[in-house]
Amino acid sequence: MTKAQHIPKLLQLFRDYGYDGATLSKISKEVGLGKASLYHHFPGGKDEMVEAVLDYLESETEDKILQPLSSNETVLARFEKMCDGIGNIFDGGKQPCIFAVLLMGSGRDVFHKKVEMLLREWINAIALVLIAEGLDKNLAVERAENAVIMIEGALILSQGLNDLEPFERVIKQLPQQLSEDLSSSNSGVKCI
Amino acid sequence: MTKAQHIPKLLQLFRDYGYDGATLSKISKEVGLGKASLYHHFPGGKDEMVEAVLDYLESETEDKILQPLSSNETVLARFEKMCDGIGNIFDGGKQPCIFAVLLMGSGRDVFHKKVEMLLREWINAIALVLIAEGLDKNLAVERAENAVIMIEGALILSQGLNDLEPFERVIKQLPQQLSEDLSSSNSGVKCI
DNA sequence: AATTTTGTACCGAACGAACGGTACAATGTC
DNA sequence: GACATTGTACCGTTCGTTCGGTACAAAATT
Repeated sequence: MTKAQHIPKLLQLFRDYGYDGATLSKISKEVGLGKASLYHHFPGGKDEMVEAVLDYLESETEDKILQPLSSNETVLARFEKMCDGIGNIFDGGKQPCIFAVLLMGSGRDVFHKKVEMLLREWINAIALVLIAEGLDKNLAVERAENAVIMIEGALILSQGLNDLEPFERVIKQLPQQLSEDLSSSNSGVKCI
Repeated sequence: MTKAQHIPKLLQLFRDYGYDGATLSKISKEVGLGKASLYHHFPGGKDEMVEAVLDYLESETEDKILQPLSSNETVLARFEKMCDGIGNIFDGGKQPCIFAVLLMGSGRDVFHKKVEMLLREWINAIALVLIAEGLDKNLAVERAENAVIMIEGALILSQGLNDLEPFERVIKQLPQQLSEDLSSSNSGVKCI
């Protein structure tokens, strides 16, 4: 077994139990390796496992979110593909966002820089599409931020209510809302 | 010192370190009581402390969010007051939402029922205002859910980006967005 | 071709530290 | 004197981490 094959399981563990809750015993049991073997693959311990998970998620994001945004289809189609990717990554709302998990745990400070970078990448990719369509830069960033806000908020609510409907609704409505009133100077950015 | 006086400090600890990260040693140090004293006040241990914090937050929510919604002012003014209360509770975006914290930690299942109840109370209170203004019930619930989604999402983003702007912007725009197009049959619920 | 060396993957056992929690006697308060 | 409150010292358990060492296959040397 190579190191990379264990990463999806690690991601699952951190999602399920949080940074502190995902103990080495649980990890060892779930991954099927002794603790010592885990330290062979990840000499830096738990923190290195999280780093690896974040790296994995960065490439997942690249493939399923950022790539679709820079295709040569219509704007609406591109946003729809992005939302498909988002639905895939979060398993239709069943899985929490690892960014939020890390921000809420005690490993907050350790991974904050990386989380911040990934969030900014995501926002920027959306904003770039809107800017290319003629939207004012500040408006574009604001709208892109709102998209991420809606996704993260919908995930929280779907977890909290134990109901996938809010998340499903948000990713269904998001593409149209993102594409609305493009290349007009309309400053009324509506959110509810 | 009475039990109630320690609860804000407990809230702060759980917000800062999460459920698992807020260890009894940290709590003991921060609250200024030995472990024995903590267990005198909270025989149920850590879980009872969280319960107490959630009860405290329930009454805070009642005072600063639910109450303002049922005053006899204009709808817009009521939503503005609610947003003031929200800004106050989350200290302008500096503090994470304890619901999200608990949902992301390993105490997830233990407190899920209570978190779900509090979220539903909140959504319901907003929806009731909209329904009283003539908005369709499903639309009202959807709009209320979106409000909570925006708040929770904005908190995540403000924490993640280390920038209060997203949260400040959201609570500033929210009252108008919630009041928009009331008592019309407009089904275009815009979110971005 | 046979043998040594190297490297990778893995494990059981143990480490000190910290965990959540408790027993109990001392202290304060009414 | 009764009772709530607290500090000290401790419990067993689990934490993240490390050690010493095995199995085995690929590579290098003879």
